[in-house]
Amino acid sequence: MEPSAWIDSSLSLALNLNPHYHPHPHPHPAPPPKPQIKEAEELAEELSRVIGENRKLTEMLAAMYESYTALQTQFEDLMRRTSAGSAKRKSPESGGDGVQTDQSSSSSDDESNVFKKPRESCSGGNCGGGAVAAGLMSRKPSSRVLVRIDKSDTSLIVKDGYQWRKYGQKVTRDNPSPRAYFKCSFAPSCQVKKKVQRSAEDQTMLVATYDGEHNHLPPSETELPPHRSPVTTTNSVASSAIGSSKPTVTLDLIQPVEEARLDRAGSGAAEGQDSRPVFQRFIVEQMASSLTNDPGFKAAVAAVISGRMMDGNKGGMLGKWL
DNA sequence: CGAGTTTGACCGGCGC
DNA sequence: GCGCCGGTCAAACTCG
Ligand SMILES: [Zn+2]
Repeated sequence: MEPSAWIDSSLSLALNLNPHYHPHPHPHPAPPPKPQIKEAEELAEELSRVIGENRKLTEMLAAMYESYTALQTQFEDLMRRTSAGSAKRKSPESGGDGVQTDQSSSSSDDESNVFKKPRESCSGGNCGGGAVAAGLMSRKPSSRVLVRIDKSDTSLIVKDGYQWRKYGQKVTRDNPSPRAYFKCSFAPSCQVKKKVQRSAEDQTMLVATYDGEHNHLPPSETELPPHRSPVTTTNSVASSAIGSSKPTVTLDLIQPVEEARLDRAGSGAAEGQDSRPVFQRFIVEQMASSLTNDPGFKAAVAAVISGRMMDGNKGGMLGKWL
């Protein structure tokens, strides 16, 4: 019932826009004879080469990460199997910290409404034709990506270059923040899914779990119009505010993971699961970094080359596009 | 009017 | 077997 009052279109950061706006269709515009033009051409040439290289590296990294993830999954499974299994999540009890009231009575039970929705997934009767995607149950390609977002960003939107369709939202038990479920908009041809949820502690972090791989290019494509780049995704430095005219969401990969997690003293719960090797996270970050850098990096470099880095961005048409 | 979002119901796995 | 819980579906709703 709540109207979307607090949505507030503050996240109108348009990346590359005007897909059909080609000011320089040819590399030989032959404008005023300025030496900078030549330099720009050279840079553009090198840029394209670097882009190709980057792409290749990204693919390699993706493949490597996939293998690694599979291996790690097996390993974890094995570990879980062998371990006694006493390592549970934190006990339901907790002192002080704002924990969601677990036993808030369920409001309004089902009761009379016994309509019994015709929910048969296969109405024809002949179901289970085996066309249910690929089996491969042992394969579970999922990658976790950490994204830093703005504090006031209430929407769980992670800009990753693809377009997603939200299909669900749930509140999980050990996290007060809800979790959003997204599907790739190219479904069913592309069945990539992702889950986005705020970190339990640090609410400025979004944890996006990707499931599957896209079999298509992102809508942003590899091409990009020479425009500004509102997001600088250097995997090292926090992106400085661009226009500063508006608190645009400064997406930034969490690269140094030396989390300053302050373990709560006195909780006495067996954490157990915290013993993740550091290099694993390193790989995850590398993956995330390259994934996010791909469109962003190109945009940034192209913007720099084109010389028109920042200006009053007024687009805003595509809010969650990228 | 269509595409996308919201939101409660439904379903299956898992632990007790 | 029952209930919890994460994931998905789909009707209702909203927006352009
Ligand atoms: Zn896709």
